Amino acid sequence: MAYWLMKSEPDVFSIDDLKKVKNELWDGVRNYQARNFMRDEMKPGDQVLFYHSNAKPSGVAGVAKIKKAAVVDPSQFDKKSEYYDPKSNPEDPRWICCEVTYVKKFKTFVGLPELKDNKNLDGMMVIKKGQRLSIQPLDKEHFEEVCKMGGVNV
DNA sequence: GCCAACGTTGGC
DNA sequence: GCCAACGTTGGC
Repeated sequence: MAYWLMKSEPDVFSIDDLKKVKNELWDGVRNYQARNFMRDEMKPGDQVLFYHSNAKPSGVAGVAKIKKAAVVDPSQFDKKSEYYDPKSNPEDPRWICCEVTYVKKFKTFVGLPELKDNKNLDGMMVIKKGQRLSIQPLDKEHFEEVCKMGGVNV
């Protein structure tokens, strides 16, 4: 079992939105590193910290899990989509995504400053300066520590 | 709104 | 293949 942190701007799609719809296709990711994680390393059942980025405040809002991994991203072939990629070949799709399922919203929102203050989270990717990757691998210990901070037992 | 960090593009 | 220019992310 692997652990991930996935970023979403809450103005666009928040943990509450995920709770409402239960499952969501994580399409529109146009970064090769993030794609490779979804294509090669994610497995159904993997656990996810749902991170609110570009938010007031930014931080971890809850827990989700992977429902399906390595799904061909349909938006790359949709001419009306803002994620349309004319250079992607349907015979060999360039962009791969995954589907996530709602698990739990944190009792206590865990803001970025609190993540940075917690010595047990040293080395966690999201607290490093300039870390823009929207899908990040996570240590089990870090996942569990953040859940504890959020008041949730997983 | 600013700007640092970093990914991508394209000229050469 | 290098690297400058440009675009985007995301914290503040």
